[in-house]
Amino acid sequence: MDDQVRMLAALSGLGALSQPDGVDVDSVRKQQQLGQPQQDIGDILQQIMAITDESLDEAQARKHALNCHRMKPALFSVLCEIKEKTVLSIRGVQEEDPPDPQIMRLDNMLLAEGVSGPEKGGGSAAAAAAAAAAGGSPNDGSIEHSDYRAKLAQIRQIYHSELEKYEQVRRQAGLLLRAGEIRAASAHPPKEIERMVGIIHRKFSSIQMQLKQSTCEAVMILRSRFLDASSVHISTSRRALLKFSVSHLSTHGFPSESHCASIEKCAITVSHWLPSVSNWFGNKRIRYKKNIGKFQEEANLYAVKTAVDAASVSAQASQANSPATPNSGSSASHNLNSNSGDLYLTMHGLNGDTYPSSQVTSNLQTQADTLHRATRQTGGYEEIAGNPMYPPRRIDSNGSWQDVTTPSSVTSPPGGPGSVHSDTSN
DNA sequence: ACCCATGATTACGC
DNA sequence: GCGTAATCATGGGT
Repeated sequence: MDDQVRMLAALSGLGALSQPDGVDVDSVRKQQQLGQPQQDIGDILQQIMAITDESLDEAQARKHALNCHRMKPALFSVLCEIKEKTVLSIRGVQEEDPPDPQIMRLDNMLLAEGVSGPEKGGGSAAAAAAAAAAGGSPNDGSIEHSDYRAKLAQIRQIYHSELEKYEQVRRQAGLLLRAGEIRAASAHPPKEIERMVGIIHRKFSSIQMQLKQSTCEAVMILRSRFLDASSVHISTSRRALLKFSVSHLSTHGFPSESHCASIEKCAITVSHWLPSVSNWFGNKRIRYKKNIGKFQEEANLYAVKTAVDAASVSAQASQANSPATPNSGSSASHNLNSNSGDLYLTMHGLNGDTYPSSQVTSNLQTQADTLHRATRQTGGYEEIAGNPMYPPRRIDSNGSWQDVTTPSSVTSPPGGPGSVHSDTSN
């Protein structure tokens, strides 16, 4: 309804001529209430409607005439705004892209560890197991337990904080993109716009994955520090070796190059170290795979629960919002108009680019670094934290390091969702 | 005694 | 030769 009023205002030249981006809706209403004829507007609308029935040549001529009309800029502005709203509502549905499998795995793991979703006993149970396995006095155990919980809570807090920042920037970028797409539609070819939007979406996905992967690594390293004593029936020397191995664990279920170098510095030959550790890594990968279905199920249950909760909340919200006052829309609409104007300026301030790629993504890029810095405080993380994108590596027959294609089972950090089982927890 | 976690071994496919 | 899957052996917990 307000859109129609605003269009009338724009077409009548009220406000639109004096305020190209703002329409005085109240003046229009007053005009309508006073019964002032809108003959000029009616003519233009008739012409627009008639164009569809005319031949191409006739339509072209008519289009040229309309383009030269004094009200064309105002009309175009209002149409853009209407289209923007339409795109927003359509996008809201269409943007439900199928989830990335790797992000799903990371989500499952974060859920299993109690980092995402509701705070659960996973970490506490792990800490209790660690305390028990440490074989220390009950007092020692409780200290380790609380320490573990504190650090896990710290990771959890950082993760949610960074995730919130990410979502905030993503929402902002989404608005910028939509507004930019509409306003740039006349200046850029559609394919070019599509390509740029795709680049930005990929960038966001990458940053999101980096954030989640870093959090997973932090949790796994934390757990390794508290659970390594639970390894049973292995010799003390081998346990020490494995402890050393785990504390320098690289991502993807493979040891890192620096890990190998560090071990050699300790005068432990690779040939001595490799059998145990390769078995260890091998078992981790296999048992993680075996357990992934279980955690998928758990994650699905949680997803259903979350969806139900969200639905109930949204139902309540819509009930609360339904008796909106007639005028509330016009003021909101006006605000939107001025905001989109600001956004437009923001976008064009970025190297003349219509899209906020450099600014937004560079801000986001710092989030993973923030997490890295914070997780280092949990200890034992510095060897791998800065390299979430480490390619999986293995030692070839010559003892040199090779990049390998990430196995499907180890695209998540070692431990993965299977980490609830102690096999993948240390 | 049973269960569970985990390292090690073996067979198999690529 | 390497990774994976199945299986065995072992030891701690209940």
